[in-house]
Amino acid sequence: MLNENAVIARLLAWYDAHKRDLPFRGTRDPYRVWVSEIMLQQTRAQTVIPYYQRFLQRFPDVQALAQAQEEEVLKLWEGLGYYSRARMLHKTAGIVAQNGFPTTEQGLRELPGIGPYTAAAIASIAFGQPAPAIDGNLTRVLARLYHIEENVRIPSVARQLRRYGENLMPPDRPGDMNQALMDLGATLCVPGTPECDQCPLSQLCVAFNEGEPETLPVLPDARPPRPIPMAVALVTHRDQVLLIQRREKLLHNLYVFALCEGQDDEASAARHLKHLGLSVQAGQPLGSARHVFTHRVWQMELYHFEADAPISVPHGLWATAQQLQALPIPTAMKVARQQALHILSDK
DNA sequence: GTCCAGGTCC
DNA sequence: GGACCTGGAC
Repeated sequence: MLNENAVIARLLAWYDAHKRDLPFRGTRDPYRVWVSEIMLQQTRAQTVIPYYQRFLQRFPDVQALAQAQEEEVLKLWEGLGYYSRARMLHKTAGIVAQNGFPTTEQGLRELPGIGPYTAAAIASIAFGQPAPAIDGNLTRVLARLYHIEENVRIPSVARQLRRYGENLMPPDRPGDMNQALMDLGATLCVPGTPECDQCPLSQLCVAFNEGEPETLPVLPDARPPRPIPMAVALVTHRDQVLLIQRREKLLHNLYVFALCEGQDDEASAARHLKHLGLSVQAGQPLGSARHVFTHRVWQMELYHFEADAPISVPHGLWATAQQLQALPIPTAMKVARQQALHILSDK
């Protein structure tokens, strides 16, 4: 079927000549590998680079991270998304600072925030274990290399993918092989139209030889996100604006403006603020914004309300412009935050 | 604007 | 199986 030894030899030679120069490459320090792999979950390498550099500068080792406040970790994560990654990274730092890093895939798998992919990535890169790190890139490359035409989410198919991956792990360079497969998936064996004419594996690739590598892998259809109307209230008093720290799972512990979920009109927003115990003047419309999550779309209408007094509200905080810059605030609030800074600067 | 990609937890 | 976020390509 597939000549594994030829794939390994060609791909490692290609990697040695063409590997991406990334700041988290060239280290086997398990802390650095761990931080980078958590950031790389669901996130492209180019996006991760500046976050990784700031994070390592502030938290150079696991002890530094373990001693931090969660809020500071979230602030450094601001804009990267999937904030439970940051919360679990911080939590897990406490465990690792006590016990040290597990050195096996199974041991790593027991830590919060480390799933099958990340356990294999750390085990192979930091500890030289022959574990294939099956992420989206590996899935695509393997599905094409082995011409897997079934839905790769079916458990039996996923297990087969893992076995194929294991067969491609050279005993001497498993970490490099994983990173070579990832780089191939990120640069040539891309979704859509792969650049097979430049690929070191095309001659060996079953999908290429069958003719339709661009149709693989077969993934289930994604569900469209559900639209949620939302009124966003920028409630100011003198040089401060009201922020609320979220207790919900979505954007947990991050700060947002007063949100009225389900309604986007001014009257609903005003009712919501009254319910919080606030006395406000009539709201001024500030335009709209949209933010897409995996499972929902916030369709936001923004309003400015002037409060008669800075009444304290549950989980609320009256923030100055300076605090607005210093607190962890999600990208969903980007437009609203700009508006808030503009309003506060006019005072 | 629209489409798409991308791991872990519960 | 659903919840969880954002940015890049087009």
